[in-house]
Amino acid sequence: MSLLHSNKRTHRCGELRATDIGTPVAVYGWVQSYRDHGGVVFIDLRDRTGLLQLRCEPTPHAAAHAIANTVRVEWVVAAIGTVISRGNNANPKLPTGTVEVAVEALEVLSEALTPPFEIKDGLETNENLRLQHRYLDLRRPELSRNFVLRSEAMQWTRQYFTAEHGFLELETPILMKSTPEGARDYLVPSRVHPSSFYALPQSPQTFKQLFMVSGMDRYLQICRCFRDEDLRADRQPEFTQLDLEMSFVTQEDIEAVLEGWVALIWQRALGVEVKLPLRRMTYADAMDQYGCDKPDLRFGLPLHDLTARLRGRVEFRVFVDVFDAGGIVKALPLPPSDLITRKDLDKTFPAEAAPFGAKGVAWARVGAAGPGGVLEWSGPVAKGVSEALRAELNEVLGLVEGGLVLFVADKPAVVNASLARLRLVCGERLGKMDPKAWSFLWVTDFPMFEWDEGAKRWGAMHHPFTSPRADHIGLLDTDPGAILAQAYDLVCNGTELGGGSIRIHRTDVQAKVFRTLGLSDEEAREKFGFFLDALQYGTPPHGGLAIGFDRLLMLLCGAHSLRDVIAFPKTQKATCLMSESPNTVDERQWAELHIAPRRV
RNA sequence: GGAGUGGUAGUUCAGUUGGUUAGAACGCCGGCCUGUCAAGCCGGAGGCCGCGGGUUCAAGUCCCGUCCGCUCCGCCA
Repeated sequence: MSLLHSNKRTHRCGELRATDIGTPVAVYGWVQSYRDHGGVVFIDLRDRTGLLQLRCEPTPHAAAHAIANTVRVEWVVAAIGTVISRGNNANPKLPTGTVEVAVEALEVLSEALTPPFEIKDGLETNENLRLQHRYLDLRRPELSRNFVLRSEAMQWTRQYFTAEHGFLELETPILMKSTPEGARDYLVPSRVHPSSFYALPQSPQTFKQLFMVSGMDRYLQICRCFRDEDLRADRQPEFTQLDLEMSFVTQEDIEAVLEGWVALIWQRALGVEVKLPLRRMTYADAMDQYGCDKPDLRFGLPLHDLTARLRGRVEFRVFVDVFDAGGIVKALPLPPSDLITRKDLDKTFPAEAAPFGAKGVAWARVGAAGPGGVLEWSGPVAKGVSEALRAELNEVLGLVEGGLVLFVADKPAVVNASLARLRLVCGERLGKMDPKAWSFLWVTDFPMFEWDEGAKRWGAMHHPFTSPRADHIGLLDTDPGAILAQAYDLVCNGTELGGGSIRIHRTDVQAKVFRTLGLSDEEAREKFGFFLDALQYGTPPHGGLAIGFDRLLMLLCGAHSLRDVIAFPKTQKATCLMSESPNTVDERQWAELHIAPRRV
């Protein structure tokens, strides 16, 4: 009879310690490695909790030793024996290193092909190969560890919101209605209704609001969302969202509940005490000072808008042309450092800024004080700047001898995007991105609408159910661009963890917002009729937010890609190399769904 | 849709101005070995150089195309 039936597992591999010496055990796992000394055979046994050394000697358990001689890497084995001390032969690298199991019986439960890559940490194998054999990649401790934390974080999250804050965990449909706003939908053709399609949820936005209309009061879901857009290291076509909604609350109430959760997760996962309340910054300030709406505030290096100071006062050709075209100039002052070289100024920085539309990066090096007592400049910008202006800029930018200033001049969007990027590049180069530092902030007061130049219409910056600030509702008729929304994003170390808003709970305001977005009453009814109907039956003031759960895990795990925290991720072309999805299907299936392949 | 980058034994890589039989390390297979833990020693096997064209006396190397991975721009309310 197999050991599996006669000897239930007593311990996981990583659990045994010196206090277990003398204990009879039954252990199960994968062979990490074996070392055959002719006599004694050592086997490192692995499961997701760690490694354990087995010792098999020829006597008195000859049968076990004979089997030990045959085992190979990644075979699955069971062993029974006794925990003994390793004495002077302890291995300080392993948590179980002070003990080993003197094996009395050994059984091979499963043989294994030689794996296509070694199952160990720190290997730099082709991502291709790893994704094809994802189940093997997941055996690697540095990866499986991420999923242990993922599981724990989910449990802490459910516990916190349901038991401590009165949330209900509720589910919403996966087969939903397609609406053309936002990201591209994944569509599912209906068999029963020819030419009709379901859409997979980009987020359960309307449904969670309907839960508030239903009186569920507080809703929580850890839900899968789908967006058919191109991938990035931090974007997968399906991802997991912590979705929340609350009734009878203000923005501050929602932020407070979330902050408590953030503190709890960081405390339990990393032992880090997050100081509450979290920092807040308006969208306008973030754009002005950091050029983006998710600044990494582990370090300073703020940007300075010099447009007003420089216009009409510099001869530097590039700036003059940009001013004539209505553009702006912003500066990124940097402290003295030999970590930033001439090559960076000439090559790296322009290359980093180019993808955002910047035609170049101007710069000035700050030298010693000249005859007039003003720090001198060298570099492309230096010549066109008078001594008086230089003195002024030295003061405003806080420049010191040996320092450096980077300038980008262009349209505001280009200037902000490229300098935001350069700020991160310099922060990294100057060693200011401490992986153990955690800088959270709420970005608040987002604009309600942004002008879509291509479509010549207003678009919702967050989504069309976001409530304007109460005192800005009047501007819906006069100046939509000036309206600020009751919307907020949670940012950590330059990553947008999530965002949300107070929702519109008045039908008249919702109707006006749709109109501003260029949706006629008929169009709004067609798309969101069920939702607008519901709002008329007594809607509580409500709001909520959604957190990108995978991105949160990325931060907690120190992962550089979402793929490291999603068990079975897709490639950049949205395929699964392991299961080979998506795949073609039988023509009969096309026919059933009333669709036909398009001739290419 | 666009830009960049990579693809050579199972794996990670090297491979010169185009020039003998494409190498190394690790892994794998066999043998020896009773305290290893990156075990050690001896021996061995293992290659559609991503794929398809082209240039050339000769292509892993040069040119064109294509497929796949990754990073980024566009896109992601």
